[in-house]
Amino acid sequence: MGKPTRSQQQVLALLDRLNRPVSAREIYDHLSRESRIGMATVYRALDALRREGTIKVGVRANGEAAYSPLPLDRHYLHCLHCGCDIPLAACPLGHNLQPLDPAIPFTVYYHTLEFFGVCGDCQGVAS
Amino acid sequence: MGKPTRSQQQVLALLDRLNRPVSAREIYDHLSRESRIGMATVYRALDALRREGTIKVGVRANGEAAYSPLPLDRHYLHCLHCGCDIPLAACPLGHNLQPLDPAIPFTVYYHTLEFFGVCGDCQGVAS
DNA sequence: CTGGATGCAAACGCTTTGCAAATAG
DNA sequence: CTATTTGCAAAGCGTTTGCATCCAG
Repeated sequence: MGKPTRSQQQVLALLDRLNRPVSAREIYDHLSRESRIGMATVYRALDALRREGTIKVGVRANGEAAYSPLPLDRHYLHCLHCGCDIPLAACPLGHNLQPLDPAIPFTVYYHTLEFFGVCGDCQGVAS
Repeated sequence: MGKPTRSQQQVLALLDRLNRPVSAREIYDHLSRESRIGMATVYRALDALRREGTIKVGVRANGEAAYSPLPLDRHYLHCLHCGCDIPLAACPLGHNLQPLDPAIPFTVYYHTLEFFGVCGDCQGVAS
C-alpha cells in the first residue's frame, strides 16, 4: 500500500467516524459538505482502499455497495421478505481464519458472512 | 411456497442444469434461445425465487448479481488484486447453522461466506 | 517540470417499471 | 371472465470513464 491520497484519507476518516456500512453516495454527501469533491473521486478512493484491503465491501438489498472500515467486522441476518437486517453479536467463525487450507497460498484480509432467511415478524406473512 | 410460474420453472430448470452461479443476462441469453422471454420476466422470476429462498444471490466483482440454486453452496477465496476466485472444498461453518442465537427468531435459508485477500500469484506484485 | 489525483459531465450497464397483450385458473 | 404473468420499451440509478485541470514531489 503506497501513500494514501487526500481523498483516500477523507474517505477513511469518514468511515472510521461513522463506524457503520456506508454507501458511496452517503460518503459523497458527507464529504461534499466539507470540501469540493466528485463522485468519481469517491469511487476511485473506495476502489483503491478496497484493493489494498483497508476497507470491506458489502452489498445492500437494493444492490448498491456498502463500505465499512475493516475493524467493523459485523455479520447480519437478512430477511428476504421485509429486508430488515439483524446484527449478530459475534462472528460464528471466530477470529483465527488464516489457515483455511494450508495447501492454498492465500492471505486473507477479511471475510464476509451473511445469513438469509425469514425474520420473526415475517414468519406467517404472505409473499 | 406458491405455485411457480412458467418463467420461474424455466429459470430454475436452467440453474439446476448449469449448476453454477449465473447472471441474469446469461439466463436471459440461454432462455431466449429456447422460448420468447424478456429480461424483465427473468428478473421478476429471479426475485420471486430469491424471496422464497429457492435460490441464492451473490455478487460478482463487477457488481452484477449472480444466481445459483441452493444446493450449490460453495465458498470462495477472492483475490483483491487479480480478481481470481479459488473455491473452497468445504464450508468452514459446517452445515448445522440454524441455532445461531436461540434468542433471535429467524429461519435461515442459506448463508454466504466469502474470503477476500491476496492470492499466491499476486503476493509480491505491485498494485 | 512531470506524473498522478481530482472534478465534472457524459456514458455504461444492470435492474426496475409502466402498460397493453397473453395466459392461467 | 378476472387475476396474474409476460414482453417490450423506456426509465432509473449506481458506477465507470474521458478529459482538462489541479496538485504533489
